[in-house]
Amino acid sequence: MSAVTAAAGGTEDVVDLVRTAIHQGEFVPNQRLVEADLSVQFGASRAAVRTALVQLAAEGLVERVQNRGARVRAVSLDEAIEISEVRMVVEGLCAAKAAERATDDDLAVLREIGSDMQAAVDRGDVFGYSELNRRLHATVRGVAGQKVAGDVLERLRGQNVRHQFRLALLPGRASVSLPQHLEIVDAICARDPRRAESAMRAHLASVIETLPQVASGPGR
Amino acid sequence: MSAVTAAAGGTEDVVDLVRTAIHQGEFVPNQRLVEADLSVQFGASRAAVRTALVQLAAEGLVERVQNRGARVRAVSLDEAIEISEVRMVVEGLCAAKAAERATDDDLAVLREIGSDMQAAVDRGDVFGYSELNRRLHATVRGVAGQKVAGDVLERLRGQNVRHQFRLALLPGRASVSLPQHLEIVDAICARDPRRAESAMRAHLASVIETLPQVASGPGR
DNA sequence: GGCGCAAGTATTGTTGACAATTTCGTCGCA
DNA sequence: TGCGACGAAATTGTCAACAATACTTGCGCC
Repeated sequence: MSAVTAAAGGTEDVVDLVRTAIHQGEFVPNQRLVEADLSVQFGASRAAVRTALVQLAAEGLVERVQNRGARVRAVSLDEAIEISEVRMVVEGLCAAKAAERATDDDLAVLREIGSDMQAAVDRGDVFGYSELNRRLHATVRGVAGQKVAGDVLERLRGQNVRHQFRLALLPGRASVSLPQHLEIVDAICARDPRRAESAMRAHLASVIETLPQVASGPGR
Repeated sequence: MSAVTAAAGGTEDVVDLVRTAIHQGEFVPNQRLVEADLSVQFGASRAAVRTALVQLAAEGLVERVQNRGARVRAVSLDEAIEISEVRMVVEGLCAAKAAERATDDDLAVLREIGSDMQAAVDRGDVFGYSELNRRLHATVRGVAGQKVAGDVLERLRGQNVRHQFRLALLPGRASVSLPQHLEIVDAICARDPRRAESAMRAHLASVIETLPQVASGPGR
């Protein structure tokens, strides 16, 4: 019962509340999302909750079946792999575009993230590294300036956040991914689109290979 | 008043009706979609229409702003290019997977589509070629067996259908794309993932190059 | 004890009315 | 004539009640 019980009448707020609740594990996969319960929990009308659920279903975060209500969608290992495969090629595209379009300021930001990552690994800061990882990918997406690709990736990331999080906790994971991340930064700084794309794809291919280990690993 | 005025109470039906209305040009870009109007036109309750609009907004087909209603989303040329760039890499992924997983029956289907395309070009059947084009891409997606990639592509295709359609009408377009399509079929039949991916990407790169011509071309 | 069956409960789907907001036209005034 | 305030119309957002559907529990029967 440590739930976020803040009152939020607006329908748009409910979407955010439910989304973050799912992302933070407050709502676990396959958990039923009863409209009436959510409406009292969030202090919103049932109609607002209902609208929010429709929207989240379209986002792929919840599943809705006729007359049977909504539940948190569970993504299987196979689906997590498929998601990462799509991410691989789309982030590859973004990396290539980023290498083409990056300004000198962009490159400075990327280099700083790279050295911060190195530092985080050196001092064994798993959580800090995970956050930097998120920021690196987000920065590449931003520099690429591809709105459509960004939307697709954001959507996919939302569905996959649980697997992503567990991946970061895997012991020794950082020492594997750090050189890959640095290679991505280097390639973009060299303004070499093809090298940037293949570096990003190699990195995500490595993620995909590691996913099966995480399925039966920590956090479950 | 040639509008689709069929009565459809269910909320799920309304989504389909509005979607096809947009795809077929019944509703043009930037046209306002007033809830009350749609509810009488489709014989559904306003709530059903409202729900449908929320869902279509999540699909990216309509735009909704607070207290200002919904309108058909217009995709600019720049955005159409971005969409096609994402399609390029994701369909490339599907082509590679299809080359890996295709059964002999799958290959027979692909070869038949290829020869039908050749025949359609030979007799100057633009519309038939366009339909075969759609079927080829759909078949590749199906053979790849990538549900996530398929969903992403379906979503993107929905937003782009207008540009796609005008592209097909461009004179001489078929003679450019036919050999590209045949190369895709060949590569998959040779079960060569990398060749299939690069063939698909080359094809869509060609589409992207042609898009600017279509923006000020026929149909407008 | 297991299995169909029926009543009761829980939950979603739908409807209509009302409130809040935006948009558009009109009037007065400089 | 131009411009800003004001008010009416149009439209969306919200709510509570009702109807329809799925789930559960308890009972009789084999």
